[in-house]
Amino acid sequence: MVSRKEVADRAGVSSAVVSYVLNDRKIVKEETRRKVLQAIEELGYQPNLLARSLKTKKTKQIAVLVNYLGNPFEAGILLHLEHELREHGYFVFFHTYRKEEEDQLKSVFMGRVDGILLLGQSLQASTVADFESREVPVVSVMQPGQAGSRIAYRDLDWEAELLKLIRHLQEQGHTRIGFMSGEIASASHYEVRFEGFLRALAAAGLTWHPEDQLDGGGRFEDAERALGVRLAAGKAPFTALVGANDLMAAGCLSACRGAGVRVPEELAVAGCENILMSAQTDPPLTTLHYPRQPMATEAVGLLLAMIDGVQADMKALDGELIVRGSTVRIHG
Amino acid sequence: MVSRKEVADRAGVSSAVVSYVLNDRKIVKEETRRKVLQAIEELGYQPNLLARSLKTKKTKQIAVLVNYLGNPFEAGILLHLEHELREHGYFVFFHTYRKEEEDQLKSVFMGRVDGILLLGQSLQASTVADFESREVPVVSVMQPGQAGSRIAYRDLDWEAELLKLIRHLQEQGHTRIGFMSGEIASASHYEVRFEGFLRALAAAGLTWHPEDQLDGGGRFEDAERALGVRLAAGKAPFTALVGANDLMAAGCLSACRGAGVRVPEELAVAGCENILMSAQTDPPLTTLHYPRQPMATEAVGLLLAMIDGVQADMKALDGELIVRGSTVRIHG
DNA sequence: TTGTAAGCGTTATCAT
DNA sequence: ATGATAACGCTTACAA
Repeated sequence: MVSRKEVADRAGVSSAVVSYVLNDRKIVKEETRRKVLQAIEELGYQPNLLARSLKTKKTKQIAVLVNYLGNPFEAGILLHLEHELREHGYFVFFHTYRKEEEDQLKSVFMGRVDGILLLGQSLQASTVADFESREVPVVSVMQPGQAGSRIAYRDLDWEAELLKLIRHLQEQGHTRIGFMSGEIASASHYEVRFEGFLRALAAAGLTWHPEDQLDGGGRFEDAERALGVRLAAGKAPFTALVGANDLMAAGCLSACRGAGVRVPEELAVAGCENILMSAQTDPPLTTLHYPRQPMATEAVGLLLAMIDGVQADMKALDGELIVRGSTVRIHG
Repeated sequence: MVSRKEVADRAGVSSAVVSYVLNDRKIVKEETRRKVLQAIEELGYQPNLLARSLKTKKTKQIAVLVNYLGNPFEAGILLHLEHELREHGYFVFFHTYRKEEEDQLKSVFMGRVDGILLLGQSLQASTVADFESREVPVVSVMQPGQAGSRIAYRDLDWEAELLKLIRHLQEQGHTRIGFMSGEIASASHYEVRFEGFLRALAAAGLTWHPEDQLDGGGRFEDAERALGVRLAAGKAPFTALVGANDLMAAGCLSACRGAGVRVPEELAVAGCENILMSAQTDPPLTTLHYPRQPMATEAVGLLLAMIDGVQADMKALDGELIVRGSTVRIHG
């Protein structure tokens, strides 16, 4: 690999001058500057970013930890995160990991990134503390579950949003509503939605029956299976079911179809997020729209502020209820 | 940041010994080994990977360049790529970029990765040549279009696969079949599918009408709009339409619904890839299944071999035709 | 305006 | 079995 020294030799200057040129210091005489640039060109020289970062302690890299790339909702947020960060001169990369590999993260990211964005992942408090003690700020795009309660985040106010949905279901005559969350055991952002749901349910004056909670694992297939098992065992005790995300809600639709349960007549189904697929299902899915782009902008703004040493503050974004055929009978 | 030197001091040894311990050299006396490990523990020391890579010239990192994360098909492949690479001790990260930013890639990746995987991206020949001259092998998961013809890849044999689909459509009585590709102008992997389609069409004895090609931009929304415009302008001249991917085919279904065109009676629609959504659309989508996991395994194997200096070879994988309601009338 | 040289945190060679 | 020490490619005082 061609290094700074070779460029310097060819240009007939010292290696420092090459650095000056590369870092756009105005002090270099125009003529030498040209000589250096020409040498760089001729040799096809590329600065070694590892070496640079080692020296400057700045990588201009941000890691985005993703839970499940197969969820198109999260993929959509990624797009916006990346765009936003690029605008600020950062290089973004995505990474997924499993709980068991969490400790590897510390060693893998240490020194390699200026900050970390969490997307549907929740790190252990100790891991976050570790990063922060090493000046690597961590921001979560959605509120992590209990385990990650110390992490700065941006999210919707789920109680308020789900209340909109519950009110809508009430208007349709439903009084008993079930909820499908994802991976109940592992504190995830679905847990936050579930808790918001419980508070909203109480606010709407409805009672919660613990047996109305289903575990859809966050994914289409798991959700389909989970509801399928319930339906096979007899009629569901609830008349409406809310999925913590659209992917699971869509899985529920599929389960209903499989079990011969008519939607929305026998069971109303709704989701959260409003993914592309939701308008295409049969029937189309009623859902809470999650504003991806504003969310990404907010989260990135927060992270960059923290990199600059600013304290994190609180702020909730607004969602929107989108009513479709999975909760209301379409006439005609 | 706590460094090797501090660990050495606390353990009462030299920094070299710390390296020996960290790199699991058997030569260290058990007692000193323990002292060093304890010092590491107490100080919460993490090796600086930048420094290590700078010295060893190995990063154990692989970059995956992604075209469009919003496509669940590509997201699914990513999952498998990551799993596969992790098994081999590599750290994977994903990155997306636009054509205009291609030259930035060289500087950004140079020295930071041991290899590059392309997923639906096609780099300019010069960029690839540049990486390879610097010993950074590049492998594409799907065959890139013309522009990237020098890149090693793994893909389906599209002519063979699409012939299965065309035969199926012929059995349903279709003789004129349209094709929707994505971003015709920019040589992408969709171009490869289109060319395969043309060859398959000829092999099936059907004639191709250039006006039967649509540009669906690779995405659901663009596809919906493209076919929508056609249908608004009058009846399509073809009775069956094949999308270069399922996302576009699903967009076509939506366009048909919007235009009051019955599927499959008035227009049969089929896609490629078999994404999750395809079984959920109304009607469900006939498609060519793309085996993601075997694909990922193959591509990773090829890349790792090239990192080890082995020459790339050729090999095509097998897909599978999945017939659903968008091409055949379901009875009952 | 340019050159010298120290240092970033490692690994690896060579002594000891 | 362990310790000095020279790289790796870069930035940056400081000196010239």
